Amino acid sequence: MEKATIKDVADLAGVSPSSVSRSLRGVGGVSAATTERIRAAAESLGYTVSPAAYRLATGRTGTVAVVMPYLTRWFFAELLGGAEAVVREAGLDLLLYHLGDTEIRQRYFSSGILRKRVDGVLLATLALSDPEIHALRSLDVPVCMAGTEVDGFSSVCIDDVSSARRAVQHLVNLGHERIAIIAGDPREPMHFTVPPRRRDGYLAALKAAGLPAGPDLEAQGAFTVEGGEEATVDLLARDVLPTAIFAECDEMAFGALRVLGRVGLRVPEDMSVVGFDNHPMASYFGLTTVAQDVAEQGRMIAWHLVRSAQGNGAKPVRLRAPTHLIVRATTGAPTRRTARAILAGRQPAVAGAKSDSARRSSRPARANGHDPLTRPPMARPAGNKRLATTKEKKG
Amino acid sequence: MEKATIKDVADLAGVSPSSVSRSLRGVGGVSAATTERIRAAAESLGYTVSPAAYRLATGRTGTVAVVMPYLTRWFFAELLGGAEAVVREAGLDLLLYHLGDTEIRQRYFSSGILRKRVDGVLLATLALSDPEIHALRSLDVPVCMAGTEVDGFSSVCIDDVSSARRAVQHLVNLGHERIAIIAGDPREPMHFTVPPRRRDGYLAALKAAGLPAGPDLEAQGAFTVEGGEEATVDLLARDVLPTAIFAECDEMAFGALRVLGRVGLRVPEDMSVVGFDNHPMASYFGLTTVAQDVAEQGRMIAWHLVRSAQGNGAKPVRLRAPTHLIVRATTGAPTRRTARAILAGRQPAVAGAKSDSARRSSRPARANGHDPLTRPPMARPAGNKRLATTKEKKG
DNA sequence: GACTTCAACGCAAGCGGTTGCGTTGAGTGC
DNA sequence: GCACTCAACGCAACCGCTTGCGTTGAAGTC
Repeated sequence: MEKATIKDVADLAGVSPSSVSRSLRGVGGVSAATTERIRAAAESLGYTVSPAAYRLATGRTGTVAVVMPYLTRWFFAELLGGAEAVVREAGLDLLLYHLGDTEIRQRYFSSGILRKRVDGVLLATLALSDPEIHALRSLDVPVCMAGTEVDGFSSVCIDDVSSARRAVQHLVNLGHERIAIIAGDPREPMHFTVPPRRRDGYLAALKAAGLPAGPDLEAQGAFTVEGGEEATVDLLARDVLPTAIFAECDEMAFGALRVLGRVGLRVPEDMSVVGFDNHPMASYFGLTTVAQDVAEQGRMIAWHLVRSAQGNGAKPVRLRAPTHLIVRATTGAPTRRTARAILAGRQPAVAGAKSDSARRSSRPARANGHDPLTRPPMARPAGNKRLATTKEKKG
Repeated sequence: MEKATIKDVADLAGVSPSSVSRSLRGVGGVSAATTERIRAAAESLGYTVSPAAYRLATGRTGTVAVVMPYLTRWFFAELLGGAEAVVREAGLDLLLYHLGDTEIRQRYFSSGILRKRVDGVLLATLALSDPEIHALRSLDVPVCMAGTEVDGFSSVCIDDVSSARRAVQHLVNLGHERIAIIAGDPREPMHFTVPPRRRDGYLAALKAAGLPAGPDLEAQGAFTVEGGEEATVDLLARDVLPTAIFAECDEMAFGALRVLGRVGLRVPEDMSVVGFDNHPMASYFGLTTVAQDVAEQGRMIAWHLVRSAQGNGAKPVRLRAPTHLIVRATTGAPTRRTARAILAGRQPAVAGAKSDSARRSSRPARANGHDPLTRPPMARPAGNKRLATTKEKKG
């Protein structure tokens, strides 16, 4: 009942293994009566085909690989979730690969770990180098990408450029004239392709509106809350301040909100903020943002991958997922008072705004101590009082 | 160079396939000179052993399954990340299974999908039914659990009871006498085992301190931000209000903070809040919480799983991961003014606090519309002005 | 120098399926 | 009644690797 082989089933049903195989596979050539006998025998034995034997005999693995640069970040977790559902539904196995640091990435692509192992590969937003692309091609299985487009591979993307442009256009429409961007750091180890595209959209909107752009309206940071904080702190130290900030992703926007709250700038009265992604916490903060359905993108591309992995000679496609702007409470018309003037009346609290991310990533010490009263420098909440009243004034 | 077999390597090296196999596997019986010739031949051919053939011949799959009830929630993503690193490092494959709804779960456990497919299984915090446990046992491979303990299976857990107790004790030490809990909904579809344990710790702390407990100090919600909001709203509608809230997880605490901010209760002056988990956003909110290193737990249990999957007759172990309390800015001594009195002086803004999660989970419509000006009822930020000054007063 | 010993290596039998092809036998047309 | 057809099924050869066992030949022993 446990590890029955096809021969056991054949014996019990009084036929040959070939007939069992044909019957179970449904390729025909087996009479209805025999099929039923075989089905019953297999059922009673709790028979399962051995994947290993199946793979060896057929040459197909019934497996797809999903390769992710991050597992815990919202976008990737969401994408993975969507893809998993489709892959499982198709009866395929999902092999998960996490590309941690560059070293692992190196090892991964050089030694063909996936060779003979999968029928298809799904990569998430990695900018691939030429050797990497070559390595993937030589796998000789369909490759699909999410968030990036590569010649010869299928992909699903949102239109980052026009989406970002739309978000910034929203700020323009509200009357903003000095719109800053806090952008992803191009030195990002995983070489995201997204940040530059969103910046292009930002620039396009400014250009179309005839508004100023340039280095003094740009700041960079990691694609995280802390990165957003650092970029915003940087921005607030400039000579002339913007009246609105476009964050390339919601996490960065959260960081911006926190810094703004800490220095006493009201949102949106003193500064508008718009994010990108519609992260689950975005509605929590009332963040105006560009929404995309990442799980759906995972489903779309996984569906395509499954199709091509199963041999239907599907040509590479480029899928586009829709986005839409969600206007919430962090954007509004600019006031005449400049942020600089507002800040002038307060103490410059910006200095202490260094991230405590380093501390948090260390392992928990003092496992059983009592109330160590750990109070990190950043232990101050975000948001501010004015924000809470925004809705009433507007509504 | 692409799909070389062991025979190709053997021919090139002028030996038999057996020697190639032995050499590559390092089992001895091959001279140094021959080994080197074989290595060179394999190298030049880009040879990789066929996993399918290897599995069929050896009977071991070189694969472990990781089964998750959620992929996108912080805890599970973190756990998966930790486990993945160890599994990959051990040279095993990681098959990912997501147990979506109950139906999928049913199908999953009944038909032995994993039979003959994996050398080990890692399950994350699911309360298993007896048939499910039986099904897992009949797989006849090591099974490891994270977050739950089951007889005969290895597991890694934090001590939820004592950790929760410590968190509540912290509130007691600050002088709180009416401490409420916002707890996970026991009707949770995935049957988490965690909420009741944390509640037990809460009750133990109250009991030890001789403080009141009971239904009027308890409210329930989902293990999410929205669940925390709903539970808090519920709590605030009681006759007598607490001076502190223990949230069973940080997400619920975030929800509590938002509701408190909206109704104008200052944290921690009017209400202390303590969470559990040290979610990445916890430091953002300055949330006092119990920290646990989930990725490390993933690594611990995965390491054990790998060991037992590789045949070392390791006995089931019960691993305990440490936790520690992190005191930040959301807890403080209670003031004499009761929350009730404070609320009496304000308009009851609690009514509109229904979650907008339903809307968010729907697919993005209006893909190309311009500025739909969607302003959900909840579009107000959390936190409040007073919070920001806590540090100065305390420090 | 004959005999033992043992490292080094090849042979061949699996592992559990799939599948091309050959065989069988009942049903058909004449 | 006989050749023919074709559905139904079995045979056996793979798929690519591992591994027990037998063989070989050089080194060591007395």
